[in-house]
Amino acid sequence: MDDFSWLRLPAPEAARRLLGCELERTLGPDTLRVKIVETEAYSQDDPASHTFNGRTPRNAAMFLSAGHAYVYLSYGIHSCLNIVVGREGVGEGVLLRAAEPLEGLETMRRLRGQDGRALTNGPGKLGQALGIEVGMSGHDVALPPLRLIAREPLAPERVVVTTRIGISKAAELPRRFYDAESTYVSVKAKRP
DNA sequence: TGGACGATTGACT
DNA sequence: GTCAATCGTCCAA
Repeated sequence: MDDFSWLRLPAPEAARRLLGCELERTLGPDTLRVKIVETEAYSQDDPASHTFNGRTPRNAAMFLSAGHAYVYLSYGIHSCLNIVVGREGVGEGVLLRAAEPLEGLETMRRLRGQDGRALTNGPGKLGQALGIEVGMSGHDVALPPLRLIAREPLAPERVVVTTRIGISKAAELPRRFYDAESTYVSVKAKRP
């Protein structure tokens, strides 16, 4: 049995810990599996978070207990997947920005109409590759058809911490985490 | 009820 | 590098 008690940690810690974990998506007869390689933390006291101004019909799932899914529609087009973390009743979550395909690549190629790194190297791409829709917001990720699988934490020296991508508020906070060894990361930090 | 604004992507110069 | 696509959400009026 997987131990997910660490999902109740504050978002930045949970975001770091989610790296290396896997997602298993059941889609009809197909099983898709990916390894998480890039995350971003959003907490309620963060102006960049959807929950900063309190609970609304859209973000209600982020106030559920840790281990639920929060899915939102980005730019009217892309379904982006978050894992709710932190304490129940507090709007806190981790955006899954990129992952490495492990199983079901044929189906991902079909869903994406792309191949290679472009399959899952961005939040909208990942959502599309896994067939995620906003209707899945509030789903318990301990259960099919979208299941989180715990893995050993990445070695700390393997985790790169940077500012988040594509936001205007609180853009300076170091709340993005990625696996330095993955080629599926959406945006790599510039070399010093 | 109107309108500005995205936790993005892909096509194009 | 620039930029349009596209539409739900939220708040001001």
